[in-house]
Amino acid sequence: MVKEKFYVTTPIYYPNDIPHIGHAYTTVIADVVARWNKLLGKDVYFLTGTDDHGKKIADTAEAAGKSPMEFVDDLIPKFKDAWSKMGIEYDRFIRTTDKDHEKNVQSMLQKSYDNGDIYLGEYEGLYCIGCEQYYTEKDLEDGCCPIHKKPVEKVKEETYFFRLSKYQDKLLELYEKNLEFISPPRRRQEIINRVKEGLRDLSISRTSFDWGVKLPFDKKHVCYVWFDALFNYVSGVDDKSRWPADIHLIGKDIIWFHTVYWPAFLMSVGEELPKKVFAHGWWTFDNEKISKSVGKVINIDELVAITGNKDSARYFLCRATPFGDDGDFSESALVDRHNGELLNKLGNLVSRTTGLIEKYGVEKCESGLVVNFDSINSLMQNLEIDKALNEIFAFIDLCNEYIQEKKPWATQDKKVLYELADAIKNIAILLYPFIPSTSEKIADKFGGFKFTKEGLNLPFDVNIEIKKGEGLFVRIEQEEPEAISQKSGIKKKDKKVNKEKKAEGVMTLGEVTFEDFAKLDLRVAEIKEVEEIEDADKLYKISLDVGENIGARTVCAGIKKYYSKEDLIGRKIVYFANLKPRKMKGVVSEGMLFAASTEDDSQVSLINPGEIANGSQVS
RNA sequence: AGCGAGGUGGAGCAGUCUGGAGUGCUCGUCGGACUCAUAAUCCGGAGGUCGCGUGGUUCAAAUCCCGCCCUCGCUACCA
Repeated sequence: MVKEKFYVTTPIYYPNDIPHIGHAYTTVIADVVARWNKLLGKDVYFLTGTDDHGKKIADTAEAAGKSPMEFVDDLIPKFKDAWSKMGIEYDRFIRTTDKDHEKNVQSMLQKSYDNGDIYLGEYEGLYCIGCEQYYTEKDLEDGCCPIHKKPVEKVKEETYFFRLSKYQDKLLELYEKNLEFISPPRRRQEIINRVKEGLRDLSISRTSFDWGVKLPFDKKHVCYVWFDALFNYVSGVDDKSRWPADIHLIGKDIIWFHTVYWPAFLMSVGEELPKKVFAHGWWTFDNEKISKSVGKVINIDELVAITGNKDSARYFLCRATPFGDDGDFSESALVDRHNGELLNKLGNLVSRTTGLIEKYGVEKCESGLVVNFDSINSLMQNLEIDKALNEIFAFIDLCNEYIQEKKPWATQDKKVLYELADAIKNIAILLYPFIPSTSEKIADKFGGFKFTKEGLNLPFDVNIEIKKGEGLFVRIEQEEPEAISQKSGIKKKDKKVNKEKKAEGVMTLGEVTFEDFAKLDLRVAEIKEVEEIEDADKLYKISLDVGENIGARTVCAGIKKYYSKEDLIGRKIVYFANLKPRKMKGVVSEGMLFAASTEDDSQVSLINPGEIANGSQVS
C-alpha cells in the first residue's frame, strides 16, 4: 500500500544571529504538524534550513573578519543545536549554499528566462555611498541617510527583473480558486487588495556584491534574495514526487513573498503550487516587542532553562495562544503552564494511577473512558493547535474526575485502574507530537507502546509490569517579583506558614526527613569580589571561592541595602551550593547565601561560619 | 500617516466569522470533599451592565452595521 505523502516546511532562517523564540515557534509547530501526520500513518517530509546568501551576511561576515562561508558555517551548528534541544526531528536541514540547491536555482532561473519572464533593466534607487546600500524614500531623514546623515544619491544599476506584473490576474485567480492557499482566511483579503492595486516587476539580481547564486545567463550578476531563497522548498525534497508542499508555515511578516512572489515564480517555471501557506502571529515578551536592541530576545537555551524541560517550552508555544494570532511570552506564563497543566493535571494523573496499579494491579475490561480522536484530528487539520491541546487536556480532566468519583484507592477496583491505564496510553499517544519525550517517559512506565493512530484502539496489555518511577515534571518554584533576592525562599515559606497557622492554629514549617535535608550541599565559602548589577537596587553579583573541589561560583544576593562592598569582600559565609541556578537581572546565580532576617527585613545578617577552610561541609 | 490586531468577572484568555438566556478555560479568592497522587485532585460559592455611544439592524447582539475612545504591532527580508 502506498502511504499518503505529507510535506511541511519552515522558512529558511537568516543566519546572521543565533536562533531565538521566533525561529523556535515556527519550527516547533512544523515539528508538531509533521509528527501528527506521522501518527496518522503518512509518509512525512519536514524541511527546515537557513538562507546563507545576501548582502547583509556578506557585510556582517566582513565586519567579523571572516569570509561569508566561514561566518555562516560557524552559525549553522547553533541552529542545529537549538533544534535538537527543542526535540525537533527534521528530515533535511537545507542551506542555500548547498550545491544541489544552487544548481536548482540556476536551472529555474534559466527556465524563467527562456520563458521571457526575466529581462535586463535598470534599477534606480536612492543610494548612500557610506552604507553602500539603497534606501527607500521613507527610510530617509530629511532626504539624508539615517546613519551617515548625508544626502543620498540617485543611482542607476543594471539588474534583471522578474515580470511579476504579468501574473497579477493568475494570482487573483489562484486566491479565488484555492481558498486555503492564504491561511488563516482573514489574511486573504489583505493580500488580494494589495495585488489588485497592481504589481511591479521585481529586481532579482545585483552586481554590487557576489555572495549569491550566479545567474546562468549572465555571470556578472548574482541572484538577489527571494528567487534564491524560496526555491529551497523545491530543492530540499529527497524525491521530486514530494512536491508540491502541503503546507508552508511562515510568520506573518513574510506572507507577501510566499503568497505573491512564490506562486508567480512557480507559474513561470511550470511547477505545481504549494497547497497552503499558513502565516502565524508574533510573540511579544512581557507585552513588549521582541527586539535585539532592547535585549528582549529570548534564545533557545534560556527558553529551555526556565523549566529545564523542552517539552514545557513546546507545550507553551502550542498552547498559549491561538495559532495564527499574536501571543505574549513571559517566564511566569510558561511556569504556570508547566506547573498547572503539565505537572498538576497530566503528571499527577500518571503519578496517582501508576502508584495505585503498583499496589493493586489491573484487570482487562471494556473502557468507558473514550477520547474523541476525530474531533481532535479535525482541529489539527485546520491547524487549530491550541484547541486540539485543549481537547486532550479536557480528557485528562475527565480522567482525574473519574478517579475522584470511583475511588480506586478504597475499592481496589482493578477494572477502573485498567480503564485509567488505557486512557493514559491514549493520552500519551495523542500528546506525542506536542511533547514527545514526555510521551516516551509515559510509555516507559507502561512497558512501551507505539505512537500511532491505530495504537489508540489497541487494548492495553495487562501482562506488562507498570512502574510508578519518577515524576514526569519537576515543580518550578516561582519567585515573588519583589523578592528576587536569595531570601525569596524564606519569604515564600513565611506565606505558607501563615496559611497553615490560620488553618491549624500552630506555627510550623512542617517536618522534613533527614534524607531531604541531606540533599542540600552546604559549604563554607569566601567572598572574593562584589559587583553592582545594572538596574538592580537590591542585588549584588558576588564571586565566591568554595574551596578546591567546587572552585569559583557566582551568586546574586539581595543584600545591597545591608552591606557595603567593603563589608563583604573577604567575609566567610554559608553557601547553598546545589540550588538550581537561576537568572536574575541577566546574571546567572548559582546558589545562595544564608542570612538571618527579621520579619520586616529591617535587619539582615549573614551567617558567619568562622575561620573554617573554604569548601568545608556545613551540616 | 497608512495598514493590521485587540479592549469579556481581580489577572490572563477562549467564545465573535456562522446572532439565540454572560457560556467556558487557566490563575487568584472563599468554603467543602478526598487522602491514591510531586501541598497534587475533585465539588461548590463570590465576583462581569462583554471599551464607550443606554447609537443602528433584529423577536433576539459579546457576536452584524455605524461613530468615538484607548492599547499594541507592522510599513519590506528580525517569526
